[in-house]
This record gives sequence, structure tokens and C-alpha cells, in this order.
Amino acid sequence: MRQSRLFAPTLKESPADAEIASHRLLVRGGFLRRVASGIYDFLPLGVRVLRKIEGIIREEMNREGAQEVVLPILQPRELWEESGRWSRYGDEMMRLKDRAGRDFGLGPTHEEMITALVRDNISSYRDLPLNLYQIGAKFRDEVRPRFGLLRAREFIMKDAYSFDRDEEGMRESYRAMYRAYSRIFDRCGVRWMAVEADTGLIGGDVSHEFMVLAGVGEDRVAYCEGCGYAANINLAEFRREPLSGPERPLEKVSTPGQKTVEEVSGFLGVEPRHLIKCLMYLVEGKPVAVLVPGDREAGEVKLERVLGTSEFRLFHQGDWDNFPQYVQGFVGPVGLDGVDVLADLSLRGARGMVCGSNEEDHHLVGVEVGRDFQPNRFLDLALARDGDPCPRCEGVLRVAAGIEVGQIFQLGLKYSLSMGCTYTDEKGEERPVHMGCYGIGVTRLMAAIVEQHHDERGIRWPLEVAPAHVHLVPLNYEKEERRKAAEDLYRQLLEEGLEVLLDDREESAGVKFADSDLFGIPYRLVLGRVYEESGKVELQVRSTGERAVISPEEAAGQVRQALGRIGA
RNA sequence: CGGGGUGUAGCGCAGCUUGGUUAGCGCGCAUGCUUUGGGAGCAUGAGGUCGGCGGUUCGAAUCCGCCCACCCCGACCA
Repeated sequence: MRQSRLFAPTLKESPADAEIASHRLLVRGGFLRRVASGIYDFLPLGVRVLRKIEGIIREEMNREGAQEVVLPILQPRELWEESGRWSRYGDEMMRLKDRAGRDFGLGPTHEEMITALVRDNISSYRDLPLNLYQIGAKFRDEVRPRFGLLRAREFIMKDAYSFDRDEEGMRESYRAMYRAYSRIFDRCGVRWMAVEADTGLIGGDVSHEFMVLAGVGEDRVAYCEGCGYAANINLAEFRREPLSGPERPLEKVSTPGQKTVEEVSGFLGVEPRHLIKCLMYLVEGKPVAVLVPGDREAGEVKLERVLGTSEFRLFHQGDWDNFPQYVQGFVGPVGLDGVDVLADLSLRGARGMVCGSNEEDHHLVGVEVGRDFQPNRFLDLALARDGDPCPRCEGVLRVAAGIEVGQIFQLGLKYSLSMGCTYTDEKGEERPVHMGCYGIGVTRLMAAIVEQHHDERGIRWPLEVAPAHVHLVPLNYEKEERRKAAEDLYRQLLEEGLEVLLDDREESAGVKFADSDLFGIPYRLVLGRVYEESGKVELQVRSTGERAVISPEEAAGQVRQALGRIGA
């Protein structure tokens, strides 16, 4: 690759709309340009990185026996009606009509397409198991696209779907994908973590998310360094320790105008955790009380799981008006009749607590759970926090921000039942196929790699996903002998099988180095003064800043060696 | 959807409060000369529907209205 002909316009300054490092540096380095909100052009260098990542994914998917297919982006409404998601998917699906007025959606995911393909073309247990995957564009009309490639409206995704005869087969397919994903993220050079996850709109029972730890991540994960327990914060468990405030007799006290946890705890001189926060939810039109300690948040994903419906919300102002028996700011579980009361596990047996009295301007103190009121159920409802005890061992949970780069699901029979994807077993009986699905956000992964590998000057690509292995940077390129030496070395390196970018521009050293830093190619060979004096080149390692003056042959050898270590 | 902000040359910005000649600066670009180990210097030059539409006015980048786009926070989504 000759830089003089390479379309990689670099920028000295960050574009005004780029906030985070990956977005800024990918644009400045000439990898990426914005077209519209959440929609991007990939320039040649960006495409090279994408193809590297895709190559790794293909190898590892194929290694586990998955087969590549290409499914349409443009998808007819009828198939989405079969799964029931044409209406349920909502505004996040981009929709359009053809000239005859027929409805189509731009695929936000491909369960419908793949299930239809497989059900129409398999019939026997002999056809299973089957694992099909594709790498291609997905469209999601995000409420708020942001952070460059991390939350885009059009993005590239690898999605795979497994089809098995039974549950055990499905679990084995799931394990295979877990292994493949582990190798993929290792090879992409990111520090990652697999966490237990919610299944959301996709559905199913068991799921893991693959998180790349990074400050800009929109997800939070809780993990234990002791036993390896790790889960999305939305459903992370934690061990409850006995919770009791100062012992005192049950008593109603005046708390005029004190409504929030902060107000009440300050007014009464009680720690927030010794308050019982009583949250009123409207669940499918009916009120439900949710109790958590005053210093904790209720997790809505946890709530969704125990309620078995996503049709619930915290009381709005209008709900308080419709249910005047609940006194806003003073609701409490004692004497709260005719409503389901769900309490977080931490409240079991708690004494000396403070809660609302269901009477304006009054709270109860000295409340004992079980004596003064009995919740319908004790459940895991509160969100874990950094420092909470691990649910599985004596360790402590840490909470960190992460970027979700992949998620795998055991779908079970969800789509095969609704779409009639069945096979005939050995006994001639018709059975539904057990499915799994497995996604990797390829473009998001590219951004996540940059988030973990950059400095203030530019990107530092891990060798295996870098746009090239070596950046050959001759200075004083206008000098005939320098040009000739560079061309010779360029040819040598290519013959070694290396991917080389030659900076054959007559630019100043400063310009060349600045662009080189932005590109982030792992190895830089500088042909300059040192070469003139000794015939040697300077090898610079982008990730560590190491420099060594060595002969051109040695330099090529070192890069080859590094490539050998990663098996490339 | 709510709140905040921005829109002026390829990029980054000033000018707008208080309307008034050819709308500025830096970078980039072109040409020439001099430079060449960390984004060189000098000279010359090209490049603008000032986001759009409408209004006020003798006169609008500037004031008013509507619309559009983009960014941030939140809600939503997962």
C-alpha cells in the first residue's frame, strides 16, 4: 500500500460532533466519516480493520462448525407477523413500503428470516444440529444514536443461529459459541468479561453478554474477583447482610413535609438504609408496592422477571390522583391493604426501620418486618452496588462500565413454536427445534478495541486487527538514494509476506509521524538519518513506544516473529 | 418525547449583544522559492445560497417566526 495513493484523509483537529476517543480517533485517522446521525462511511483503512475482525470471526465460527449464509436486509412484513414481532418490535424497526404498498422492514435482527429458511428446508433429525451465521448490516432506529460506532442506526453485526434436536443439544451449541466468542475477543486484543444477562426482546431463558471494560461503556457489570461470578448489573445478585436500625418501640411520628429518603433520614437522624423505600408501580393497570432499603434502587429488569410482564411503570402523577388511598411521599407497607407487596430480600427480618404511615406528614419508626407487616413475597429486587458482598463466595463485588460487544441466547422453542420450525425424530414424531442465537456487534467491537487501545496521539491497533503490520516511513523521500532504499525495503517486506504501508510522500518528518501515530499500525520502520549513517533502520513499537536501531533484515524478522506468536 | 446547546469555506472557530462598505482568522488546498527526525517559512491564489423558508427594515450572518440538521443530559429501548 502506498500512502501517496491511499484515501485516508487525516485531521489535525477533532470534529466537533465527536465526543469519545474511538469516534474522534477513527475520524481523525481517516478510518471513518459521519454521513448522518448514527450512519457512517468506512474509508479504506477502516474497511481493512473491519475485514480483519470479520476474518477472525469467520475462522472461529467455522472452527465450531458454523456455516456462513447471507440473508436479506429487506424483510417482508408477513414473516414478522408470524413471530408476532411486526407490532411488538415497535419504532426501533425501520419500515418502508414497495411500489405496490407492501410493507417491509429493514432487518434489526434475523430470527424470522433464518427460522423460515430452516423450517422450509429441514425435515429430519438427521438434518440437525445446524448452525448458520452471517455478517452484515443491521438497522435499528435508535431513540438516541450516540458515541460514534458504539450506538449507530446502521451497523455491521455477525449473527448466528443454532438448531438442535433437544435441550442438551442446544446447550452444547451454546457452549461451542461461548468458546468461539472467547477466542474471537482474545484475538481482537481486548480485555473482556462474560456476564449473565437478561434476554429482553429477543426472548429465551439463558443468556450471556460479552463486555469490553471501558469507561465510556453504557452497561454496568458486577463481578467478583474471588470466584469469577459476573452479571449485568440489571440482574446481578448480592448477599444480603442483616439490616436493623436502632431498636425502639413502634410509634407514629410527625414528619411535616418530609417526603424523600434524604429529607426523612435527615429530619429523623436515621441512616437512609434504615428507611423502607416503598415504590408504587402500576402493573398491568393494578398498583403494586415494591420495598427496598432507603439507600438502594429497585432494578426494573429484576422486577420485570418476577412480575413476568414488561407492562409496568413507576406511578406517574396521574396514578397518584387515581389512587388517592396512597399518600404520595408517605406510603408505607404497614396497613397497606388490597395491594401486592414485594420486598427486597434485604428487608427480611429487619427491625428498627422507618417507613411511611400512609397518612400525610407522618412516618412510623421502630418498624419490624414480619411483626408489623408481612410482604407477599421476598425477592431479589434491589440493584447491587460496588462493594456489596458476592452472592457466591466471601468476596466483594466490583461494578465497572462495559461495552456490550456480543450476546448469546438459549432461545429454546420461542421461534420454532410460533413459526412452526419442526423436525421428525427417529420414532416418526414431529418435534420443535431448539434454537439459540448469537450476536457480535462488529463495528461496535472495532470502536471498543480503540477505546482500550489508544493514546492522545492516536490509535494503537493490536497486531491481529491492524490495517497493516508495518508502517514504513522514509524521511527525505525526495532524495533519490533514500527513495531507492525505501522501495527496496518495501519490496523485501512484502516478499516476507508482511502487510506494509509505505509513506511515499514528500512530507516533513513531523507530518509523517503525526499521521503514523493516528493510523496506529503496530510496527513503524523509520528510514532516516540513522540509515544514512549506518544502513540501519529504527523500529518503533506503537503500543509500547519502544525503539531499537537494527538492520532491515532483523526488523522484518521481528515483525514476522510477532505475527507467528499470534498464529498469523 | 422533555431539557440544554450548536449550525458562518474541506476541518476548527470569531463576528450576532447594539442591523450599515468587498464576511474574518487558524489549519487544509493550489503555485513558486526556501526548508525536512515530531503537524516548517515567505509570497501569491482559489474556495462562502452565513442550515432552509418566510417576515421586519432603505439595508439582515446579525432582529422576529416557522422548519430542518447535528451534539450533550435525561426519559425510552436492551
